[in-house]
Amino acid sequence: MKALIVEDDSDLRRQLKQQLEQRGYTVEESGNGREALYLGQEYEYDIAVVDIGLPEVSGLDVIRSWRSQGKVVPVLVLTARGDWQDKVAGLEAGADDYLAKPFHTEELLARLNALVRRASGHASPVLAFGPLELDTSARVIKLSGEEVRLTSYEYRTLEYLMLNAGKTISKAELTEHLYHQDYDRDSNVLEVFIRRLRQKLDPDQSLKPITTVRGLGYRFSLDSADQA
Amino acid sequence: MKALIVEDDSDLRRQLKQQLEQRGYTVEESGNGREALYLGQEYEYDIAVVDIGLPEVSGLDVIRSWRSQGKVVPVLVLTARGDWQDKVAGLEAGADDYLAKPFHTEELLARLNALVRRASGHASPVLAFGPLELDTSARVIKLSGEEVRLTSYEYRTLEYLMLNAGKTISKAELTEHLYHQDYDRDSNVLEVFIRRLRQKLDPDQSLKPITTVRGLGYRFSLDSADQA
DNA sequence: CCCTAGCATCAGAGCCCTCTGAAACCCGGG
DNA sequence: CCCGGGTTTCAGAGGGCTCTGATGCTAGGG
Repeated sequence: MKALIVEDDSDLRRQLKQQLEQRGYTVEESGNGREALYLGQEYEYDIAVVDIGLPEVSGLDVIRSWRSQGKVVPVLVLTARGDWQDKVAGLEAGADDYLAKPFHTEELLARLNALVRRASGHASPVLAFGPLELDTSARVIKLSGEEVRLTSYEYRTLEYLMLNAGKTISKAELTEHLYHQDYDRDSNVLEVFIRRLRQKLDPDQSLKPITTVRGLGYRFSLDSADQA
Repeated sequence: MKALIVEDDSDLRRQLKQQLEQRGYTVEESGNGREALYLGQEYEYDIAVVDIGLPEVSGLDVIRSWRSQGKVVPVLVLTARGDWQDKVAGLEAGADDYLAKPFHTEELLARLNALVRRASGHASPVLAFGPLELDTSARVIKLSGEEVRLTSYEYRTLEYLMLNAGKTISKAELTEHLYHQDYDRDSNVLEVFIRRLRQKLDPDQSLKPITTVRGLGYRFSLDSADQA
């Protein structure tokens, strides 16, 4: 999952970045509205956190501009104080949720997760495919009830595939969503992670949850249906 | 399906090419308007992606020129930033759709697919001919509800035939749309693929979905009508 | 009835994509 | 400073896909 943080207070920004990264997001940050505008136009994020009170170009302008360009990235606005009007303005500008500015990181994370889930069309935080369960809020995978220990990238790869279960996802799309924009394309990291996932998720080669579609990419699918 | 990408930013161009190829298109690319003009005149594409902001001959000129020569290839224009006027200009020049330039690759792909479908006169991404179903968005063929596993070229061949169901397609036209322009013509690859398709689609020789029209080419047809 | 052009079929060669295991690297913690 | 888990690279193996060329078949014209 790729997140963009737009916040002029550099301390808070760094702190958020760190928190989100610990949480498994790939984070890019910006301290001013002008740059944020550009970034949102140029790159694709799964979630954006935007402070309303930015110098120069305000957060509202940033969101409005994105929206007017058809950008559908879920946006959570941070409002200074518990300012009632800012919240409304933010939502009207096209934000999806808001949080008043002294906040608990936990709550921010919970809301971000909810937004990401909603954007991918899944209401419930838990996706179950047969014996495989994905809990996006807990960032946990279970196989027949047993937790499977995955590393950060293993998890992200699987999460993206599961959120798009049934669809064939090209390797280009996967890397684009897992890594920063400047990632070296000709590498086979992905294949390595796919291999690890297959090993961990399906030790006896019976489920075959991840199918290779030669020349196109990978597809997550299991017989039983998505119960989200 | 054959696509032409006209874009002067070589990074973006390469990236698009890669993405489209992974999606199963045969891609040719050009970095300038003059060459694009020529290519569009000389060859037949199923879809063209044209950046408006080209040096020398602009994207608008390219499109206008194609149109004045009666070329009906579906064109999607890329406009820099959310530039309202460029969009209108593009459409007036004869483009069929537009996308503001920082865009989501997935959205571009979705739109291209829609254009290609529309151009072939089909509204829905799923074409059904009796027990045979073609889902162009998922790139999947089903026979009586069962997925038929096709390789990349098998699929492309069948897709082109099905999108032109009822029409007799010459072998020249088929190779032209499936392969790059410099493809060696005297080969019997096509016949080999037709053979494999007939095997896979019609194991008991009862449907006969692909007819040979001696001296002319092949035709996809089934008794029941197109339900798209 | 034969002859020829066009098409069908087949098996194998070659290539490209993917997989795999091991080793190197990197970074944070002890 | 070393250690260890995580990530990435590398190189070779493996296997599937595509293409070729030979050969057999069929339709249609003379």
